[in-house]
Amino acid sequence: MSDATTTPRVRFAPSPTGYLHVGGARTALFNWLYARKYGGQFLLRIEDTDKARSTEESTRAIFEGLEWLGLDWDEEVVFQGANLERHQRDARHILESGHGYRCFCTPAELDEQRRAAEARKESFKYDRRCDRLPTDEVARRVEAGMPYVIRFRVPEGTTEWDDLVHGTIAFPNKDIEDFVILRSDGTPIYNLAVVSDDVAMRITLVMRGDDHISNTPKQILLYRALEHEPPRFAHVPMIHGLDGKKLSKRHGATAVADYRKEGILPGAMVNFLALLGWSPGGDREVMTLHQMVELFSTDGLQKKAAVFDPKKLEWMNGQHLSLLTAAVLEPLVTPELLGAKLATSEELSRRHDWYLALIDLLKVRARTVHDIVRQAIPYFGGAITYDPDAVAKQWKDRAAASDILGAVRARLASLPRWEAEAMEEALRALAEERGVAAGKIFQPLRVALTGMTVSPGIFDVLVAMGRELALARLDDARGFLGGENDC
RNA sequence: GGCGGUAUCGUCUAGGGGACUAGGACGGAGCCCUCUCAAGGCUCAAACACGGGUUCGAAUCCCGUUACCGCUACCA
Repeated sequence: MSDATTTPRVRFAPSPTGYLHVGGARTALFNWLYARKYGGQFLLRIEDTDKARSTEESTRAIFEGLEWLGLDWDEEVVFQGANLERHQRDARHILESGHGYRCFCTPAELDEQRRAAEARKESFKYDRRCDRLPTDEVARRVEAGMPYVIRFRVPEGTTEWDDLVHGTIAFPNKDIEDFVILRSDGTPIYNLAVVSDDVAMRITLVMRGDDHISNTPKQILLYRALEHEPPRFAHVPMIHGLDGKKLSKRHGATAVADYRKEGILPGAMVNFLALLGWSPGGDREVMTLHQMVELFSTDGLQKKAAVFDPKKLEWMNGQHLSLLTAAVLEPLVTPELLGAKLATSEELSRRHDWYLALIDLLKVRARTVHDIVRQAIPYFGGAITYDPDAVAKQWKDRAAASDILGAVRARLASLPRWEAEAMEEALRALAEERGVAAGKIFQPLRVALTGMTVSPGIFDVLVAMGRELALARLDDARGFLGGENDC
């Protein structure tokens, strides 16, 4: 299979039995990166052969998740369930070409054999009893309508392949049992369906989680029985939770949709995921999807399982947030801003330049989109609430605070123009006249304007807020301070 | 249990026989900047699982041990 003219064809083949998991997303990402890097095709196949567990909702979630991440696929989506006839034909072919045989053992009988083996402390492997049935007996049972599965007859020898991440992996065939390929109801078992579809889709490289390593020899055997050259294989490591166990619900958010909800940017998600099990070499960390395409290579794939660290994801998100322009961030921020009823879309479009400047002002100290929205509250007209800790700390002496805010208001109100430089000059002069550090004025002012002790530089806040709103907030603050005796 | 895989700071990783007093990043501690918080800059603590080889020389190659993970279905 070393035809250099063959364009690479890879695929992502999730089963639609839940949401798009971060592990699956990362497998999809690696495949996508590979296809884009080498000018090949990235195909999507939904493995919906388990009718009982597959749902349309999960299928939709997979599409949405991939789209959100920016991973587009080529060609029509393949639904495995639609290929039932080919799967059956392939099973038939294996049976008729002598690579398989009918097995009449019932699940109950098999169960019993398994238990017996366990009791003897032996490992269970199907004993091929049905392969020893005389042909006429088999014919009689088939004639009688006895249900049977088709099993693959594993040949002698060793099955090995050159894995792109692990190098040579070899399995002695004696350790592989004669596995079922077609159920008694005529539906295919996973390994058969996968091989049949990968052949039909002309997949050249199968890149998937390393929990599939032990399926690989079975699949290679099936390729041969079906008279097809196996593709190449690359088994990427698993993702674990902080406790070193396979990532699952009890580790918190595991669906990519969860992170979307938490205000994580797709670019950051994809960047973070890529670094879990892959490295471009050197110290490269923050990258765009486009840069990852250029840098991607299976050589950089890790063998070891990676632990998912949400802290680093957040940091990564902050990095991407700072890097993106307000114009790019706007479509992500706006829905949340509107959802929080901070502003109307008319207002945002009327003051569009101001709005973009506000996003630029806030994004630096935000780690998620939510942070931006939270910080944006004071700049819109609605009421703000004073953080009790901020009040206790910065407005400890209420009379003095009110007095300072009054003076600040007077100075600001008398400014001919609402500009940062003039404000700073005026307020620093005020501090000097009063013989206090500038912070003694800026901090109470910050609380008056934002309700919080944390915000961008105070003059940036004043400018972004605008004269009218800022002065009004000062009046509100003084009302609050003077209005009550104690609280 | 059987089979397979893996093993560098707490975490993600760089490293492919000498450049290693093992580098970067997250997280942690501290300092600087400073009107606060971030961002940014600087500093510190923190790792080659263990034991044997091979070699003049091993984090790097080989073999064992240990630990961890995966698979072991008429699931995918």
